[in-house]
Amino acid sequence: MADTERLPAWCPGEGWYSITTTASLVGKKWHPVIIHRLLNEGPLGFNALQEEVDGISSKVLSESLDDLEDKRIVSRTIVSEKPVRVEYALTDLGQSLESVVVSMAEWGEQHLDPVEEEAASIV
Amino acid sequence: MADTERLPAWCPGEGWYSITTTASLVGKKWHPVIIHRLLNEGPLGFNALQEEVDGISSKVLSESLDDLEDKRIVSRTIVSEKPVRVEYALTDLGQSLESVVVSMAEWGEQHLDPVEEEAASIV
DNA sequence: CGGTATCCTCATTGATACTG
DNA sequence: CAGTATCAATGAGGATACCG
Repeated sequence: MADTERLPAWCPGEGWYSITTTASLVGKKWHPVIIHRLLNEGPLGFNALQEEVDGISSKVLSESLDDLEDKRIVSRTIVSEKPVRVEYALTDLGQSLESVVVSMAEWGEQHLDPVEEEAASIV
Repeated sequence: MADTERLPAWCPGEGWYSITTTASLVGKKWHPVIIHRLLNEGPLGFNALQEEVDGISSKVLSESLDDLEDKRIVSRTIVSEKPVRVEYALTDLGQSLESVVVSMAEWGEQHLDPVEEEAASIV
């Protein structure tokens, strides 16, 4: 079911290749990491997510999440008002990206320099 | 064998996630298309490649190829001097990206708006 | 055929600080 | 906890023209 979902209107008319559209989504610096973290760690709050995605600033995380929400990859749920708590999770469409993100992660792990193994172990 | 090759020095020390490095490679607008075309159409000359990758300017194609060559994804061979003819092909490392590029292309085809089917058929 | 050279614009990221 | 506001820097991508 998730596999046959369709993307919303953000699909560019300018790009004639479905692959460039996929690239524009999963090729942004932090998007695949966010998706990957969300796949493995389940729903997370903003700060928890920021800690998972080590090195991202709150501004960039915020923008990335807005973008991913627009693209219906990520959902944002307000869990409580006081204190304010939200939860970010993958939508079905977002979960359908698993194969892409996993193949990216695996390729990176297999071909990147061993120096980066500490990071690669955060699978 | 290709699967255990290691990337050269371009792997950033700044990025702690192998996945962001993969994203920086395969997330550039035209890179996955070039790789995809080269996977399916084999070695190609500059102009032939430009025709395959419809919509790219010679400048951007040239820059992309330089980049992919630096990253040892693509090889450039001078076939003849007069008239000057070159051939771009995937290296083993480049071919190892097939699974990533294919999963991107498939995801795009499955989830992109049907409007783009003409393009999707260029598989 | 296989590129370079300019020039220009918009997108992306980052550092830092601040807020309800 | 969950963000926004600024400001500055870099870079990717595109249009057009030209070269050996």
